[in-house]
Amino acid sequence: MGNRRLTVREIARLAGVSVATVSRVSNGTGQVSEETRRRVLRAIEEHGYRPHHLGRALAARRHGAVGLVFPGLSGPYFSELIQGFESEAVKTRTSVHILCTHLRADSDAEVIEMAHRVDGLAVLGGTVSHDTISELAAMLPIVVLAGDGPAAVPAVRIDNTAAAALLTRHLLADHGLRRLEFVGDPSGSPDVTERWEGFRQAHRQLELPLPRAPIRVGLQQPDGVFAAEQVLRRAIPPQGVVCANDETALGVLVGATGRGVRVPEDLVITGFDDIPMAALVTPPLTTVRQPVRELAARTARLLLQVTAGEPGQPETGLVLPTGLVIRGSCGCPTSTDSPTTGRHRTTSTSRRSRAM
Amino acid sequence: MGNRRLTVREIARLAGVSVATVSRVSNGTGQVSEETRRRVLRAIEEHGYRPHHLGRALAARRHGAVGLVFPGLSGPYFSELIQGFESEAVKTRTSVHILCTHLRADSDAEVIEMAHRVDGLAVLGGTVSHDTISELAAMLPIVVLAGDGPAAVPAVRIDNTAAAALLTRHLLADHGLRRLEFVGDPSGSPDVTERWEGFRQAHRQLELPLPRAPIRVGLQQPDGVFAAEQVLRRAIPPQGVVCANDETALGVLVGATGRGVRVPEDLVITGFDDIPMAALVTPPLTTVRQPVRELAARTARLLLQVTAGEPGQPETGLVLPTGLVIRGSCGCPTSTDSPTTGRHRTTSTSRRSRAM
DNA sequence: TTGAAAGCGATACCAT
DNA sequence: ATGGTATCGCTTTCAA
Repeated sequence: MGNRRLTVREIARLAGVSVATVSRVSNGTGQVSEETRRRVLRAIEEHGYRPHHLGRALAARRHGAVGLVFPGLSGPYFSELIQGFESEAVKTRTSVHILCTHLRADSDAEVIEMAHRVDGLAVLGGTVSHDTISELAAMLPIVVLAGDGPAAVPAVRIDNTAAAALLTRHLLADHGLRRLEFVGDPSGSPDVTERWEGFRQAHRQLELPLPRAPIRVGLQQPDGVFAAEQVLRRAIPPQGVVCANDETALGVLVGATGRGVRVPEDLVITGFDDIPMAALVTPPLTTVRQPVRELAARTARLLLQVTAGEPGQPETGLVLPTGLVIRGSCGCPTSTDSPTTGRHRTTSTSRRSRAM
Repeated sequence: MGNRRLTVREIARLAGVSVATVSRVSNGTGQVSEETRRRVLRAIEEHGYRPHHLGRALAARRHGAVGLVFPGLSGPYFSELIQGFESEAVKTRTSVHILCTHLRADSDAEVIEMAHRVDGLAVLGGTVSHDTISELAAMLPIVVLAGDGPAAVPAVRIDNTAAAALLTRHLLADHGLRRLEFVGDPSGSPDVTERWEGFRQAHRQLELPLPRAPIRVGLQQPDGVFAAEQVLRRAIPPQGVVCANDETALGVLVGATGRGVRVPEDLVITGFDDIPMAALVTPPLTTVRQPVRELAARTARLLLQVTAGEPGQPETGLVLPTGLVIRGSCGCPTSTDSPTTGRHRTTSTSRRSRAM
């Protein structure tokens, strides 16, 4: 450890040239004679020289890094998100700093701290206050992912409200269900806020009584199990639950079937996201597909583009399409194949309707 | 965007002092008269000055960052891992760079690239070749997390082999099961390699015929579903499956019950990790608890400690304890409470035996 | 207690 | 085509 790194100066001396020339060679900028280039290259190879990132970054006044801020992560959703983001960044040799704000009180300060170490920032909707986002937007490029910030701050998102409304209308109108409940905490994230809104909107549009208050639980499988317990303990349990995401839906499914409740006969369950498991459970889950990885990748590209100083005003509101995925858990007939025959989503047994 | 940042020099001019003094004040180093300090502080506040990270880092020759390398992530295991690591780092104002090597051919080169941008590196066992780890160890502090590298490279791990053997012996000896299969790909990660080894070891120790080849699938829930299909298609299905982790076990459970197979009567299933869902399914999952978050936190602390230049040779092989968690999926009687009564692991209905 | 000046490692302008 | 040198923003001797 710690054998001091070589510097441009030493390589310059070793190759018998100036530091300027070494820099030109190692960056491929400017004009260098073939002969000199070869000499320099040899010195570089021979001593395993690598330009020091900090020196280079300071001179360029670029960190060569972007930040990704999210509230503690879990499950397939965040996995996809991080990977989608990271894989775009790596293409441009940009490194990715992460920050989990979850449960930390001073997280806004931490985000600002991070802003000083990166060239651009992506924040998950709901993780950072709008005020802080505005403050950040004044100092560096920033994109909101899955949610939105103050006006003029670019955001990449889906139309959760419309998607949730479409799904809910399917249950209400096509299946004639009346007593539905929403599982998820609308104050937890913009995604859930909007899905809850879509859920209510569908009721309004069909001129039905507004649903009761949401069952406020988190977004992971265990939360769904707890929700199931709550719901099934009622004197009159609902006919169906619209869950904020697939993981809670899966949890509800496990909790319900574990208590002998039949799905969808006794209880209809729907999710949101279309994670791979959604197609594999029994009955397979009716849900909304959203392009999570693509969402993250677009966010990264948008950010990297602005960061790289590319011309043109960046799009300010990118809305990616979603699709209703009808499977068996809503009461629709399951296709004749074994529900576990399909491999992941690509060949799943789902029928899709009405891309939005 | 882009209102040029203030520099020490400007603050110095504004406060009527030298840059050295500004630096002393903003770092709390050296002696500064109360009067001067106040003046400088006022200038700093007033103009919202923050020392530029790159300038500072270059002068200190420290990046103030550590790297975390893993193979694409997914599920509760990686979530815990990342959060455990990140939350330690944030305490020391160190930022965390992530790199997902998954499915990328030139990942070793990317890791080396990253090594030039951080003060220390944590790599998940199996993500980087031993040769590359050695190479890295020569240039910066590095710790292997969940696995091990070449000798002399510190590692933080659990004893997978012993834990898997203990679990397997429970099925073999206590339940008298004979036809067991292992679900997971031993070549996928050191964790799985060792668990597979423990599985075989238990057979050897009890002088039973060695088990058949493992069912090589990934570590996510859908993989477990596919494994269940494979296994149940056999002329003579096994009496039980020992899964590489809880997620695949949960997948197997879903796949099996979806096909009308009763667990544990027709098929015994065990997992590894003790994720929150393990206690909540029906029947609850017999598994091995491992302190994932703690593993990551210890790794981070070890790394940060070395990075900060703390004295003393770092421990080179830290092995954290695991514990067998007996629940219902192995055939043991489930405790009388509803399996879903417990809330997460802390108050779960599990009985524990023989901490290791 | 304070300031001047020499780095840290690399880039890029301006001469030659 | 190449070299000298100022510069990026900050820290840290060394003197005063």
